[in-house]
Amino acid sequence: MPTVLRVALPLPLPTLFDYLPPAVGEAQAGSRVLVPFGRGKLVGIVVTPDAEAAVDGHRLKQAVRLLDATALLDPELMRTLAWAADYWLGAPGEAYANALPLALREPRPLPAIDEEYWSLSVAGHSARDAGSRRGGSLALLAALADGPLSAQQLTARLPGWRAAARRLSGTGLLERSERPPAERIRPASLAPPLSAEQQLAVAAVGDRLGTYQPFLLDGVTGSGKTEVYLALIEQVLAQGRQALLLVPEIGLAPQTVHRLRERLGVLVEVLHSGLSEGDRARAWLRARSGRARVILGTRSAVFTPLPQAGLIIVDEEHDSAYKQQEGFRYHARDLALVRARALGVPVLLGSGTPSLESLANAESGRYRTLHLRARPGATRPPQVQIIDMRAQRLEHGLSPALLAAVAQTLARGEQVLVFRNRRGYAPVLLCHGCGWHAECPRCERPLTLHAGRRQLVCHHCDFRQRMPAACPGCGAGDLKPQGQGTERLEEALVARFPQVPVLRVDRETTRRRDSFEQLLDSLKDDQPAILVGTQMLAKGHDLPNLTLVAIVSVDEGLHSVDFRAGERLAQLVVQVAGRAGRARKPGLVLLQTHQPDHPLLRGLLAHGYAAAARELLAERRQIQLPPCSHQVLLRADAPQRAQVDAFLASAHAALPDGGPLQIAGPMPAPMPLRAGRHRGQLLLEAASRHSLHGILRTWQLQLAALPSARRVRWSLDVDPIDLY
DNA sequence: AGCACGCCGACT
DNA sequence: GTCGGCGTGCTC
Repeated sequence: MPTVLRVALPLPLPTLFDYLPPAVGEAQAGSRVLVPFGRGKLVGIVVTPDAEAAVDGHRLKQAVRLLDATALLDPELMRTLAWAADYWLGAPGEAYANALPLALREPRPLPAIDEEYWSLSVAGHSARDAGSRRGGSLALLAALADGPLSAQQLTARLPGWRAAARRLSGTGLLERSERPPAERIRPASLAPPLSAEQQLAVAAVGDRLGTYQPFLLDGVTGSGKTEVYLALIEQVLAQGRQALLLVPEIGLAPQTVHRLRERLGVLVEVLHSGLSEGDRARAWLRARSGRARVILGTRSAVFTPLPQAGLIIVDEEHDSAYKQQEGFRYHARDLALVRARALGVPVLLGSGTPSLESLANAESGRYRTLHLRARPGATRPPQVQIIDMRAQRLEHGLSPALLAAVAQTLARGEQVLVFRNRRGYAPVLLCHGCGWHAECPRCERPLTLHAGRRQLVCHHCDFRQRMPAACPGCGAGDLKPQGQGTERLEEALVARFPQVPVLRVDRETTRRRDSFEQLLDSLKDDQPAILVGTQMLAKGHDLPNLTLVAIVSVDEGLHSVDFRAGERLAQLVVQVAGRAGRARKPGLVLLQTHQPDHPLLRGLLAHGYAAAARELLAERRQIQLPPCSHQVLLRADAPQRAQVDAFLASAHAALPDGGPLQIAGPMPAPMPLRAGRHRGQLLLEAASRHSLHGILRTWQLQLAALPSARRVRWSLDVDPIDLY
């Protein structure tokens, strides 16, 4: 048997592929290699450089070309990726594909990682003085008149400068150069003195630098978590090591990047989906070279190489954005822990509302908990009150007590946030005459009325139709919007408080990437105003003059069939409440509900998140739900219900009888029809992760071989975070 | 996934 | 008589 390269290819297949070594070069584990595949060519990652061929010699093809003389992925990443593919039942090639920026999966040499600089040539200076150019060329010449600028700086100043640069460099007026960015800039701001709790946290983690130890940093918004991160990153940098900081979404990044750069004075690399592929690849490579000292990024940044790792931080660790919901379904927080262990560094999970998973680990002693209770900038935590909506005369869903509180707050010259997790005008359009309501033909769910556009929109599949003038059921014209979305609340609040600006923040009003920032900037002047919006408002900007947060309804979170709804509601309430009363003014949070005596709400109000979460965790333990058990969800959808049923029945039959497995289903998904496809699922549960994992790979292969599998789309979700 | 091969319905 | 539908199988 010949010695071959065993290669992972970017395909959703469970197998690796063997190739004869290329004519030139010595492949290593972690090198990229260009190989023939079918009728085309693919870039793969060498997993084993000297494997014994597993297929007949005549089927082997020779690799076209070795792309890396030295491994692009170091042994730690290789091991971690193999582990991740195994744990989340991903195809090995897909795990590698997720780890590498797209530009590095092309059969091209690695891009230079030095920053790109542009400057005027002598001719360029003359041209600038002569003033003969116009438009983009003129602007670019002017921008460079005072000295060279990096591509990054140019993009910030002159979006679309590249076209002009191409023109001008073609005629020799501009020169491109590459030089490494300045190593260390002088920090522009100094660390504020730390509180006693912050010092304790920094000391606890600092003591463990150089060893694996998970920490849960439990602190609400405004408790000074970021200062703890900064102090620890400083220590790590002083040791000549790198720090990786994960944030759930990039919206939170700009302020954080700014703060990191100001304070640390080192190259802070940002990695997120908004970056161009070229920039992404360069940032990734700068981390790999060790030049990038601090890497800040979203979910996929957890795959950044860290040759000199010192610390990994996962901010807002409870956030579900860390779980990839398509393709390779990994969880970045969990992967951060695996990497920290492999790298022998501490990992710090920060949150004011930790996930029950992390709390369970803290209780069992796997994590060490650090508390930040004080809110340094605020006098006291916001006061939370329940408004009983029962038997109240509601004005577009707003109770008299809520409206009175809004009026008082505005009268004091302060700002109000009205939170409602529903876009549009109303979630249902109902005929008062005959009971007809507008429904999505492809999802069989109510259509949301968007009054501004006079449209009915399905929020599940984006089906749209014009708002009917008369009831399609009975022909009469008594169509009544039921319930409230942000659009309706905006209208109601504008009518009620015409003297103050009402700003709506949701996906509709913030289509443009920067308009959210602009909107919030306009509130910085502290004038009285009302903000109406969805989840987008739950985190982010500091609005010092915002003192009232009104949550229009928490009832959905109390009724939901999803066992995590309570946890999510508690997290949401605390996060949104964190928007109220920074600076010196006390905050007030109002929760409207029809269930004022619900134990979760009562517990949350009386004893806070930690106690409510303990309660929820005890419930989970009692009924053996995650994190006190482990789940794997098989999802399937197809154009016909029968196809789904047939597949799930065969899938069920392929499982071993008895044993440690609990099987729920086959059953319809919580949304049995979506975008015209019928959906069903089979839920596997087990007390121990081990007993569950043992059978999964075999089962997965059996599923792929089922004839009925060809007629459905199916996927396995290990540790699903919602049952949709 | 992407692609080729292969066997049955309405069309130039 | 063909063009093309997607079911089936394979990719080192």
